Amino acid sequence: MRKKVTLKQLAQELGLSISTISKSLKNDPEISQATIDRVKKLAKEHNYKPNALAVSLKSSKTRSIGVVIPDILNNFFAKILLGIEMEASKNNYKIITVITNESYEKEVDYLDMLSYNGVDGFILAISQETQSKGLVEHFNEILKDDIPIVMLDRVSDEVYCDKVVVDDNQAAKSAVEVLVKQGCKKIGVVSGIHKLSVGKARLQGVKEAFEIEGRELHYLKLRQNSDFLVEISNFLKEHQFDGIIGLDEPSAVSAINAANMLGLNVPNEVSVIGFSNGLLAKHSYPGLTTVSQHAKRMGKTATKILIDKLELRADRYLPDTKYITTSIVKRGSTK
Amino acid sequence: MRKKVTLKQLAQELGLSISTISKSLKNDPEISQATIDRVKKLAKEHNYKPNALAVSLKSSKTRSIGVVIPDILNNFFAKILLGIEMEASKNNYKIITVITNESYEKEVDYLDMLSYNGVDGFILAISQETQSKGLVEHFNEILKDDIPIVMLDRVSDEVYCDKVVVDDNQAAKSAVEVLVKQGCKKIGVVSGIHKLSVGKARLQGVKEAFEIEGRELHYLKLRQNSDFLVEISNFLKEHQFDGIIGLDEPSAVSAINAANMLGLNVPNEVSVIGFSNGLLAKHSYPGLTTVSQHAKRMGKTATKILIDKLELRADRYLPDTKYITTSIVKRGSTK
DNA sequence: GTGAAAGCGCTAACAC
DNA sequence: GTGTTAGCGCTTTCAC
Repeated sequence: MRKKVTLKQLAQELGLSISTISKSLKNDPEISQATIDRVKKLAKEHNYKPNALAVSLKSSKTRSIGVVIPDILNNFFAKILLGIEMEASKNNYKIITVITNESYEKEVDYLDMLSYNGVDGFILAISQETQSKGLVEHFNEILKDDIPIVMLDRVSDEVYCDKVVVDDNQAAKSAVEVLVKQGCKKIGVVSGIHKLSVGKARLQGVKEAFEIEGRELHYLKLRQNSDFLVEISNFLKEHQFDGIIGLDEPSAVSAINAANMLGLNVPNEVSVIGFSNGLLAKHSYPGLTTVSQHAKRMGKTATKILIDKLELRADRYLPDTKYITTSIVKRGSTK
Repeated sequence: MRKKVTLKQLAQELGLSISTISKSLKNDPEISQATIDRVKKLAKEHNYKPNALAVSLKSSKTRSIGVVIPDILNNFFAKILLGIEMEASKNNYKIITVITNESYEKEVDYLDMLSYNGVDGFILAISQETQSKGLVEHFNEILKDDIPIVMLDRVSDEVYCDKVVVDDNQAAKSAVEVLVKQGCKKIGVVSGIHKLSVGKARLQGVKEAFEIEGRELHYLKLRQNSDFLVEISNFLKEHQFDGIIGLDEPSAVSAINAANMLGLNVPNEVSVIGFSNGLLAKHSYPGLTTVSQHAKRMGKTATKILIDKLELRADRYLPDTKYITTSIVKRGSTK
């Protein structure tokens, strides 16, 4: 660590006591203005900064937030992290980032490690494995110790904490609407995230929208290691869709590519809409019309909520779930 | 922070002194085995974990690494971060991540903040602004305070520290070779990263390879906010290339898309090769043949080097620059 | 074999 | 107004 000037040294140089220095730097009215000025001048000269470790040990506050991300290669989570980092640093908080790689075990270990390493609170998105197993005890342990958690995107009803989520059901309905409005007769649904809560919510939204219109659901689950392009092109050939909804970004982009491969014009013969406004959506050809979830804003919002709680500005309020509204970003994959 | 069992409490329960407890947990030979066993048993029962803050204050070591990333939405850096996180957590280090968003000012602020907040060392990639201004004083300040730095990918010759880089010059030459081998007669070069050290090194590599073969260089700089698709398709139409090298992932993928847009078959009429094996390369149509830089491995390597230094395993060694070898990932954009 | 005491750098209650 | 002291939880030297 950086060798620092301490209160002790300042005290010695000025022939004052440590506590006088400490108080002066805090503008304590007990101290004379003259002394305060002298102390501050010297402190500035020496570029004095309090030792964060000592302050933390004393106060049991570290001004650091544990951020638990399932998959940083996912652009959505990268954006969320960016939002978190921006808001945290604005408020002078550090973030300690861990990546669970969708593993339950790592999630448990990391939560334990960070909670014992003194983060003031957590912002987290539940890992895929944890979600499919439905385990939540490790979260509740943390909450029991009075360490606040804000859950992001992938949440659990069985944990009583603040949450920031997308209204995926609603978002899915608006995606259906886009395709319906341009006159699609037969719409196929593809998903690479059928195991995730968000994947289920989106599918549910599509189903509900389809039921109202009396449409039949054609649904293709893409397994992790399968060849999306092949699977989707078979699906397309079999059903002759004129519209495809991809419940995640990779599957939607793969749908565009599959159509290209089959020589089908997008959007004239097949329209495609997806979720997440990431790199893939921007760089597909044609560009993907997509439901933007405003990931950066989600990260910022979660951070704001957590910091409010930490600084006791919101202590008395009950846990709340904040819905981030989505918006449609139009690109070339729809008319 | 989590309310923890302390040595004091264990001492009280067992009627021993704090120092005896502390020594017992460290298997100090001064302590009788019987006592050690009793202490350890109780510690386990109470799930005792030492207070990291107190240990750090005492030892001036925090077991944390400051990670400074210019742009987390760039898949390359996300992969690097993943590698860093994996290696750090394996060695029981935490990482504190900050994102400079390519800004010099943020970089300076963050370095200062983290160095005063007690990170043991830094892993960083220089921001674009810092690189184009050529400023390095803030790095040297840190080094002067004996805080080690490992620079990743975007490095500076004027800073005397360990570095992990790709041999971009060599990588560019092998990219050229791929196109030459498949018989491309006229190759165009496009770049969205002409301001970065890596962009320059790649361009230099291409130039050198072209000179040897007596080829003429056709080079298109893409500005940040320009429409890549339009620019590249004009470039293609004007010069009738049968091969394109994109010096970064987005520009290479845009080249594929531009060719598609012009109705040119990739790879039969135009072959395309790029750099970075990220999401875009995988999900373009056809898939992008690319120079993989093994970003994850770069992150791991940098972390290993730093931790070795921190644990004094390598103290006497001089700063070293490690070159990570690249490899070509073949996909559909070349024959 | 065990314990007392000092000290890491800071804060805050309490003297003087 | 300024200083003394205790204490956050730990490690480590030195007594006993």
